[in-house]
Amino acid sequence: MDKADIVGVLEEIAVLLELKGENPFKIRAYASGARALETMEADLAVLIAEGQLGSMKGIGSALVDKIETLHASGELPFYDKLKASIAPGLIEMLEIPGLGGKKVKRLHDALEVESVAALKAACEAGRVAGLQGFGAKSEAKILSGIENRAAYAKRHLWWMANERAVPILEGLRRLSGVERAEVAGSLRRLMETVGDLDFIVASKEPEPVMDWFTGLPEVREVTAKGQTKSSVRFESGLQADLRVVPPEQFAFALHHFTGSKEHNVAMRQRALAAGYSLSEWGLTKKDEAEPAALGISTEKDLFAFLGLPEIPPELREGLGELEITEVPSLLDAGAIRGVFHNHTNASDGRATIEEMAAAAAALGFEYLGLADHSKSSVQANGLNDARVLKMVESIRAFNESGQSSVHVFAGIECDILPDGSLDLEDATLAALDYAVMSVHSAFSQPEGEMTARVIRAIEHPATTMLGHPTGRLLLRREPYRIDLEKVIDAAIANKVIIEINANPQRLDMDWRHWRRAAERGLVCAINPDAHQTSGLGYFHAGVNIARKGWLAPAQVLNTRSAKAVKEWFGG
DNA sequence: GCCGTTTTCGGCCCGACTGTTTTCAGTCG
Repeated sequence: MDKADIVGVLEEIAVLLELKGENPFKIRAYASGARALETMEADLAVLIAEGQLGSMKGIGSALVDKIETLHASGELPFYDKLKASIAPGLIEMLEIPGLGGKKVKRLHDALEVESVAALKAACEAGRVAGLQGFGAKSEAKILSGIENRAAYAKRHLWWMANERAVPILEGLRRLSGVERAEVAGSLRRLMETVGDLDFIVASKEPEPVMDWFTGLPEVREVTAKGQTKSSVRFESGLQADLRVVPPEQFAFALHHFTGSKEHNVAMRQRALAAGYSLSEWGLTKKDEAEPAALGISTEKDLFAFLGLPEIPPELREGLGELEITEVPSLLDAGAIRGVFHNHTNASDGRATIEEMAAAAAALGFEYLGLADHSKSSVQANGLNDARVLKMVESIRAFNESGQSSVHVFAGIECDILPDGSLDLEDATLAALDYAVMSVHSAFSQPEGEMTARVIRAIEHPATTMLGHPTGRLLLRREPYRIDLEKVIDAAIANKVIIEINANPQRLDMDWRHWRRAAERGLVCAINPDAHQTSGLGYFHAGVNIARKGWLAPAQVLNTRSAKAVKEWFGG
């Protein structure tokens, strides 16, 4: 069994133990063990062979046994027995807001409900309201939670969530008495998807701020409203939380609610080592009741107090960011001089060469790469060899006309056929400035076949870049099965760039791979995959992912001058 | 179940809010 599957089993064990009413710390141990395994950089097989698995923080002797058993045999009797003892419907019940492990267990023990449908029937029959610890409101809340389960459980693309959040943030900042306002949570950490919106406000008068927020026209339901916190739900099912704190606590609250949970745990441990307990309220000295007055008014002050540089929010994932000694140089949107993977109306885009170049100029770009589909992408009106050569001519003519300050690079998004060969003649590919190779068919190949297919394409001398290496569509389609480590190795060996496809629903290759890959020499290109002029703006989403992957400007082709890009392309 | 410069037991991050209670447990982040 591979690492990802083992992580899944450990996570599931944690959930099952919760439903069993197990010791919460034991539950956490499985969850954090899963996390440690998921984020470790070493090869699992090597670590096991060397007997080093137990040296990982968060993995003790019990987990070593279980992970090794799963790795060797793919089975674990402990897990099988545990799973068999719990009805799958109980796990589903955890998705209902307000129900956690203990309540689900009580419902199951008292009413013998083993499915969401049975729970719904029990609520409708009024059997839940009569239970110890439950009442009429709980019953109604469970029913509404079941009704809206799908919408509530849904995550949302960062791009869409941000579009919803920006006007609310601006509205909060305009309110009188609001000294500061920021978004927090996964939105601020630039995660590819977000579960809800978090707003943090500094004000001495919380009430009018709460009232404004819960009174927003798009609010469908107010799920909580208190002294410092309100929660609302929008029509789309998206939830938003607002916290209003006194100005002197703003930095602590902002840091706390930005997270991630793992980052906060690490920060608290660091604070404890310095003799302080860290919370969203402040730093409290050991044995004292109130937070100490330390003159901390910004996150930068807080980090400095703990001997750290100001760690950018997008790096706060508990992945070693507390080990840095200075703020890393991260890619900035202002350093982007152009983008490479975009379509025109020659294939399935909507705009002409001229219109795309004008949009690139409006963004301040020096150059623009056009890469229409090749002929196998029939659904996208892909170009055959003759049409590609004609397109090259059109682009050359455009450049020579001098009508634009933007230099257009003539490229292609060439299909990688199921056997790893390419969709165009070598002579055609040679006529182009560069080529992005992408998989658009036979997604369900076994991992070995897909990996060999993509590596064969990477090894072709015409290949400049690999497009969306896993083919995932966030929240819609799983990545295809591929061994990315081998693909990355091949890309580095062949001096092939891997793109960050910046379309908000792709963001592929995933940020989790970039830090290590780039350290090993992989070069990145940020490719908006624009199909119309407005799509060029997606490059911002790509920059976000590059930052989240710790990429410095020098590791990203888009920061180079047109001349340097030409040299990279070999022309 | 994990961990240890307080080291093999006894902690483990912690506070707001809700709904149920009549002082608190459970959920959530």
